[in-house]
Amino acid sequence: MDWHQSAKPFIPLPQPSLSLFHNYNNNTYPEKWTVPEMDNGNKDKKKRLTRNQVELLEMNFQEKMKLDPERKMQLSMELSLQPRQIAVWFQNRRARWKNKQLEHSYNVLKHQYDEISKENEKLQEEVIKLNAMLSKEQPFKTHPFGGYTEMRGEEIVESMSKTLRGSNKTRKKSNIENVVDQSLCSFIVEDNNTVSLPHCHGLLPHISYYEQI
DNA sequence: GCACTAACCTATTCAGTCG
DNA sequence: CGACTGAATAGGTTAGTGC
Repeated sequence: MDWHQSAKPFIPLPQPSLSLFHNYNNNTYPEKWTVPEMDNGNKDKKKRLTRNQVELLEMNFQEKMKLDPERKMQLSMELSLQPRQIAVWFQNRRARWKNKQLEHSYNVLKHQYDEISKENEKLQEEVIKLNAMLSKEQPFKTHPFGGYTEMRGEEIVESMSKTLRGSNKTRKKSNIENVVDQSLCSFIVEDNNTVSLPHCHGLLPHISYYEQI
C-alpha cells in the first residue's frame, strides 16, 4: 500500500537495443505520445487500450502492483505497447486502486462513526432518565431560613452523600444508588440538565458518592 | 557532498465514450 | 453536449551511482 516504503531498485540505463524506448521516455516525442514510426497524421491521438491489452495488464497488476523492468519489457513486447505506456498504465492503475482504498476506508470509518453516535445517543437518553429519577427521589433541599430552593445536580449528589453518612449506613441502597454504585463513577449533573463526562472515584473526591461511607 | 539518473507519486490535462 | 473515464503529461520527491 505504501509504495514509498519499498526499496526502489536502481534501474540501469536501457540497453542499446532499447534506445528507441529511451528516446521516448526522455520526451524526444514531446506532448502527447506517438509511436516513433508514425507520421504527423497519426500523432497526438490518445488511443484507448484494447480489451485484451487491459485484461493482460490487469492480470499482471493483480499479481503484483509494482512493475519491475523485466516485466515491463515483457509486457511491452507482448502487448505491442511502448514500455512507457506500460509504466504509465501501472501508475494510473495504482492511483485508481488507492482511490478505491480511500473510498473503502471512508465508508468503514463512517459506519463506525454512525454506530458510536447511536450508542452515544442511547447513553445520553439514559443519563436524562437517571437524572430525572434522582430529581424525583430528592428534588429539593431545606433552605437554612426555611422554604425550599432547587438544587443543582452536584448538590443533590453531595446532599445524598451527607444524608447517607448521617443515617443508618447498613440500610439498603435505593435503586438509583445501586445504578450509580455499579457504574463505579460519578457524574456531574449540570444546571442545564446535561451530564458531563464521568469522574471516577478518587479523581474528584468532593463529588464522589460513596467513598465517604 | 553533489550532480545525475530513473523510478515513483500526485495533480492535472485532454481525448474518447456514453447517456 | 455535458459528465465521466482513462491515457498521458507536468512537476516534485526519493534513492542509487559515480565522481
